[in-house]
Amino acid sequence: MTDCAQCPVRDQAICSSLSDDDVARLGQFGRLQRLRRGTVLQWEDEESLLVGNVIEGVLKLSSTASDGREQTLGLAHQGDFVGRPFGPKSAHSVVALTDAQVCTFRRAEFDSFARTQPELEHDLLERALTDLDRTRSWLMLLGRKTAGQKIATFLLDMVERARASGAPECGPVTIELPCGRQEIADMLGTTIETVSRQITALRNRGIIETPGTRRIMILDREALVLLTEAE
Amino acid sequence: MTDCAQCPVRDQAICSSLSDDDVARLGQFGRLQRLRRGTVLQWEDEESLLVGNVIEGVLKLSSTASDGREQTLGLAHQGDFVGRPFGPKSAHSVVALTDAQVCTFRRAEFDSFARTQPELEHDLLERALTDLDRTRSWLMLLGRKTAGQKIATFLLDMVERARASGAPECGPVTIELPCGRQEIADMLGTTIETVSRQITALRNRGIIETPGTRRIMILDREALVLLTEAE
DNA sequence: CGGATCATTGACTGGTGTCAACTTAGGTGG
DNA sequence: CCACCTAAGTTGACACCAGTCAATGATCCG
Repeated sequence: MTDCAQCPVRDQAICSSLSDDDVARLGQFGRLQRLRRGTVLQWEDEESLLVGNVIEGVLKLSSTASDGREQTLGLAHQGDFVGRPFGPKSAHSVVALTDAQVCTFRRAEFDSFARTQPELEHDLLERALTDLDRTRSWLMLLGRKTAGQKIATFLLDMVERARASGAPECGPVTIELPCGRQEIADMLGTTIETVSRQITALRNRGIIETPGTRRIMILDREALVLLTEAE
Repeated sequence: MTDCAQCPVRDQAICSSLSDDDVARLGQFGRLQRLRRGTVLQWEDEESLLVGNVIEGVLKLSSTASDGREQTLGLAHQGDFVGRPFGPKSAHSVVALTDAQVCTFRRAEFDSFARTQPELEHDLLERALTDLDRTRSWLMLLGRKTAGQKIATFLLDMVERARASGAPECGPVTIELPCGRQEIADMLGTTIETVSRQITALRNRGIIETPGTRRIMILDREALVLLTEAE
């Protein structure tokens, strides 16, 4: 049981489609969980038992091949919904990329509640469609782009996210990476060495600066955009 | 205006979540369209104006890079829903892979109708979630699998689809490919030559036989499964 | 039968992955 | 406060998978 009225994502998560009364009902079987970086919320191929909202931090969805190579399937930020409602099992793991807080529900309970709330289901639908669009562009990235294009696209995505949080429209921006090189490689379907080399190449060409290992200053956005398109 | 009562996908498409009356209402602004192989129903980045059901044939969703390389993002078969409701624009093209028939709606009209039908929206949600799961496994395929693993996975997918249509559980199966080598390459994020070489390699190893260019007999499923896992 | 399209095969190349050494950063304890 | 230790990142050498270019072979239709 959680105090939803004070929840930082009350107006951002799926809860925003519910009245105060309904949020209170949903909150009755919600559970606030703090996750340490690296904690696994849901294992790949395990029966899907939990769904929930990300309150703070970043989670990643990932899948691991039999040979151990990992592919990140998506990220979930503040306000995002994670888990697979209305289905018996989840096809991927959910892992905390940073320390995080989530508000979880048992899937069965959430499902039956959701079925009584058309507005909530509509919100879930919109989110699923958006995720689908995003995931599909990622297909393009993984299937057809070169290492250089992947990195450029990734950086511009980060810039976009920073812009959404108030960074300037143009001119140099400094972005804080939510993860290390290995995680970037896992997202882009490449290796840590290739990521490192590509970043070095961009620095040498004066397109970016790297004041810290997880901090990148974008000096020339236009050049990055060109790099996403062709070599 | 279409006669929905006689529609072959009345109980398969999203319409299955509607009463006869409501289907009739929806049908009033539906339009039956025959598509020649190759016809583009929706251009990439164009304003999303249409959504619809696939009645017959196969459509593909695809995206083209600036250098012309294409990536197939998904297929839509009989009974599947295509298009992007509740959003201003579509991020990808929809093209008829075979001759096809679709039942289309103007997006704006469909959207407002759907908002009055919770069952319909729930169905759309389930479909979107399933698509999302499928698309995410495809990420794994594109990001982390070798050419050999890609082909093996593709063939097993085809076998699975054949099985769903009544093919035997085990033993040799002959599958009819819905497309040529180039299309396969576009799905798997590789080239026509690589597809061709991999298929030849499988034939040489006695795992498959190719009685026709679009027909493949699977002799040893177990071997294919092993190939998807490791080299 | 003939032309067009599609598939196969070969030779070659280049981009990335792999393996390994080295450097840097960050945190802990003396 | 510095020294050390570990984890993370960088760089280099090399190999190999898969892409490219090009020629040949099959198949489909008119």
